[in-house]
Amino acid sequence: MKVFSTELKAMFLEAALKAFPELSESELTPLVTVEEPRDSHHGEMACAAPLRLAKKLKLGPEKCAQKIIKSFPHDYRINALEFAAPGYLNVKFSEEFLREGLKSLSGGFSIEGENADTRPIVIDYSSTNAAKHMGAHHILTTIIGDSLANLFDFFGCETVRINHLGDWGTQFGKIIYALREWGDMKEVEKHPNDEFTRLYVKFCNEEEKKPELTEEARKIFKSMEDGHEETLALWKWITEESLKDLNKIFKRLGVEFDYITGESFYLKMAEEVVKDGLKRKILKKGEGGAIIFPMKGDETPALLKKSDGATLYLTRDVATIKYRVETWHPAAILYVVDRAQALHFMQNFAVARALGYAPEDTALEHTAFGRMNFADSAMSTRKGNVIKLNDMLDEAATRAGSMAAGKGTELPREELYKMAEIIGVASIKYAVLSQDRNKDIIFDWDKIITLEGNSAPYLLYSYARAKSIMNKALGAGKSAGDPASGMMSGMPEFSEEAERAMVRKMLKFPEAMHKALIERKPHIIATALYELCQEFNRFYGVVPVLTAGDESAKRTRLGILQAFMHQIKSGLNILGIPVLERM
RNA sequence: GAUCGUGUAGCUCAGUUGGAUAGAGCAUCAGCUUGCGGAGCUGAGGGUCGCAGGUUCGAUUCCUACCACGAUCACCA
Repeated sequence: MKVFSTELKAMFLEAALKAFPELSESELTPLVTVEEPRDSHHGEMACAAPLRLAKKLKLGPEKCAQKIIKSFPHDYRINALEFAAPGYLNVKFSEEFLREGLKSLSGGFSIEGENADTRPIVIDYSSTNAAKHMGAHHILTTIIGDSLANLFDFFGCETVRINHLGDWGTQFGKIIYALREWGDMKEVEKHPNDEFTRLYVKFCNEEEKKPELTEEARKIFKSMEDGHEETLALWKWITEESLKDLNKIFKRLGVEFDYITGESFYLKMAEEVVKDGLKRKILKKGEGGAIIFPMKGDETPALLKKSDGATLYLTRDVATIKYRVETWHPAAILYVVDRAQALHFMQNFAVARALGYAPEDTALEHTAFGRMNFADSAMSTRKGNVIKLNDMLDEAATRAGSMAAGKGTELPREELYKMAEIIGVASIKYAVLSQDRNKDIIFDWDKIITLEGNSAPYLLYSYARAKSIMNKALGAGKSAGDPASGMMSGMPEFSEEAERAMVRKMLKFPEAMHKALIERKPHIIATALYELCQEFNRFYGVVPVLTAGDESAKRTRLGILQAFMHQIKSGLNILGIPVLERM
């Protein structure tokens, strides 16, 4: 189906153009907006254009509204266009729209006609450091990025999912030093990232006592940059071992990448970027022989080469932009990275634009998110008290399992473990994705694994309830395949207000998906899914399905269940959460 | 000090980009199962939308100043 508000807006614009020929399309477009009224008995949609036109034209809002009504195109989906003070045009869906909408939705859920740009979207997410285990806070970039990529996929955009692995930099000098001094290769092979992390932490502790170690590590890193073979072989082995561990977590999270390309891939290109910039006098020499890009005004200049000649994170990132633009010609490159790096990306984008590596019509976006704060301890790898992502997932699964047992799950014991893992991971994902990414998230076990209210289990439970009815309606024999996939036969007929309420809610679901896409904010989908489930549970309590009075009512209600399940399934799928048939 | 972000019910959060009576969950209190899965549903109480001005028909939303918290501010990534 299509996003109705997009169509409605076009209709209002068409009417406004006819009604007010003295105004141009570019003047009218920003005035004609479509919104959802707060109070549902005003209608399903509303247009506040009369208010804005009244201001611009110094004409009464009601007069403006009447002129729009007069030239509004006839559409069977709209019951009546009503003026309401102080200056709204309220739109109510017609019964026919509800019936036809339900019939269509019961056959499946998809959205068309919103993706005009066929160029791919590059999404850079997760992008953790090699040779460290993933900390709990790495869940943010990994899950938000994955979800956004899923969302673009859903809208038919080609996506390029990249994990820009941190496999280069001074910290490898530290780890290599520590590995040579205190390391054990066999321990590494058993559990790579735990051992690398232990070594790194040990180095940092020793470094505080003996500051000269910092210089040692820097020398080792410099020898890597200079191409010292033995050191590079060791470095390569470290990253390969580390990736084995990381892949296990990605699998557990259900996250996949098209490319896991480390920073080291861009080393030569980074050197060329600096040469190119110097040649064209866009980059300059700074203090101590470092290479800088002067930012406008008195902002801190961007540093592209250290005084010792080594490239930096920023240099490699500029080269990365150049490479990605040349390789994919994307419509946008999204960086799903902690907001703490805002300055870095501002500099990164400024340098790339100045050097002409990214054309104007390729958007460079820092899709930033807030911090994850733990209720008790602050997280820092250096201090060694970081909470491991794996441990967090374990804890979530354990809690979900005991919660399910306490609630009296339907599942046999042997399936409980499997389900607890799914619900645990889903709960954490949902906790992250249901909140506006701009805001800091407070991590508290009791809040995250709550199985009530706006949570993954609530949504999963709602789905399982619907599924249960569906299975009974179709008979045990047919439940093997996917019985909820076919479109209902015949036109639905509504007999209860709760049925219409459900369909209205479902017809508006695409709006949320579209808005989430535009704003790159998965929480908008989460909120919509939650509201959908609330509406469903209300419906469930009021309207019997299996024991419905006549066959027509039963067919309509089963159609509502089908449509509901399709939407929940695809919405949760975008959030990276699988549905459960039973729980 | 500068820049960016956040501040909404006791707690955790939404709030349709300037609109109609600011909404959910948790917690508290009161109800709903001979019933398709009670991990559910219904209702009540609970608000100076950080503070003070400004812009206009109208501000939680935009502007300015201030307060609080957090992040960042060239040789880490």
